[in-house]
Amino acid sequence: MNKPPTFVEGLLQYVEELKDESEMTEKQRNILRASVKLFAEKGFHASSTSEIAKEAGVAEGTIFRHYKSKKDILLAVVAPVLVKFAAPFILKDVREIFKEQNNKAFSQIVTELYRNRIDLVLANEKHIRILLQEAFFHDEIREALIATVFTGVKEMANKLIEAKVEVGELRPLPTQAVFRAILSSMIGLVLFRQVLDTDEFTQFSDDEQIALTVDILLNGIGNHSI
Amino acid sequence: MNKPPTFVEGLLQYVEELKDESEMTEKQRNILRASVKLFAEKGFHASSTSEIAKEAGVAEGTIFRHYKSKKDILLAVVAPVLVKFAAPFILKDVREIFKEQNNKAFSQIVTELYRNRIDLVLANEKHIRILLQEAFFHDEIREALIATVFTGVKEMANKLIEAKVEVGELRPLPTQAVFRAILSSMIGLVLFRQVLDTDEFTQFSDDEQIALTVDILLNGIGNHSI
DNA sequence: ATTAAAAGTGAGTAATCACTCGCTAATCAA
DNA sequence: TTGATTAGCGAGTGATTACTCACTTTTAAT
Repeated sequence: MNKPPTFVEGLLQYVEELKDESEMTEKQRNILRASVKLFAEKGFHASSTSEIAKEAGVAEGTIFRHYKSKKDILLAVVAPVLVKFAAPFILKDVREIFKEQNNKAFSQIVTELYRNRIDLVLANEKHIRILLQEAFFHDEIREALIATVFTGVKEMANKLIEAKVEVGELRPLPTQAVFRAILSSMIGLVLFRQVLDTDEFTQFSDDEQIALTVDILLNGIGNHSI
Repeated sequence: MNKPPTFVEGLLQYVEELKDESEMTEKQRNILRASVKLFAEKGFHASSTSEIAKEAGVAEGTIFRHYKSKKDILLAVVAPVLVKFAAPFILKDVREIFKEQNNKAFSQIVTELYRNRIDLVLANEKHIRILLQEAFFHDEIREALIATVFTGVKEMANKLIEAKVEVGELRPLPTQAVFRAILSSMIGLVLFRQVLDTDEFTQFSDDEQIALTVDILLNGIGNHSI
């Protein structure tokens, strides 16, 4: 329900308030680490505060010294990942793409984007798992997730797409359909890698998979050589 | 971990044992209906048996007369959807696709598949939501889901893809990459429609969205008219 | 060294959890 | 009508839940 600019501002503001890991107590870091482990394994609701305390090697009261409720722990776990999702778009890519947008081929931009997102997922596997799980139930998390990986990106992507269509690099399709195709391929790439990881998938390296995906995204699977 | 044929057999066998809705008591149907509602809204773990009883207008003891545990309710809710997922592939499509596979253009087959899957999701929205949610935590459900929408389909799809490559209708890409592209587009289609449903998405009808998606899948988004 | 604030503790709280059991009501074949 | 099986009930079970609070220990500035 937030307007996209409001959200990004709000997210960045919330991060300001977030404690840096370095200025946490040893015990508090243990609580977070234990929560990540348990939430990822059994889910938020199925993990009890007594379990978290035990896993963290801490008295149960200590948890509530730092987090005023169990849900507060969840938000503390999940918020940094949302920031990581949004950050590359907000900071790096916005500048690069819009200031040198004609330097790079569209395929190269998408290739770099896919590589970046796969690395992000690999580096934050458990957190992202928790994020997706709980997005089902908690409205704030779902809205933040959608705003981060979708709304916040869409406007920027659409401008790029329209620019590339004008230049003649892309077909003049509805922008929204092109955006969906790019995002779908990305999701499929990550999903197959992480969830549906079968024998034959591993016969290609990540970069080969990305190259294949980008090739198909740009050229399709149909044969037009005739 | 099940071998694909074993799974399908097992699933169909389990369905045999499943009570038909018609031979359920009024109260039992209410229990299932209430469970679907609550599980979809707040998740399995966050829904208590006392809530279910209240929502169903039933004594709590009645629940355990029909289901020996809370998890049993979940399985009773989820199993029929898994069957619906698998059934069209097992029964209808296998025959149609393999016996008249050269009659239909690949684009037409995919179009019909997408239409079918969207309808399936629309007709079973809550159940599928529950299915996806709980697939995170319950190994049996996740394995059954993967086997149903993935493993069970993959072999069949691969044969079709390879046949269409030989005929020259599809580019000679790695089969697995083509399969992923088809599945990714389908997931994206449903995901955008159900979750990321924004203003401009509604400016196209479902069938227009499908047509666009299939067009992009077959031809890509790159411009090769030059 | 003093002292105030912050971190840490663990027994204790009421509420809720999934589930049981002894009971009555309804169903139905013989 | 009888007898037996199934459906339905709801108070009661011990275990567990998120969270509190009075208390001790640690930290750190003066």
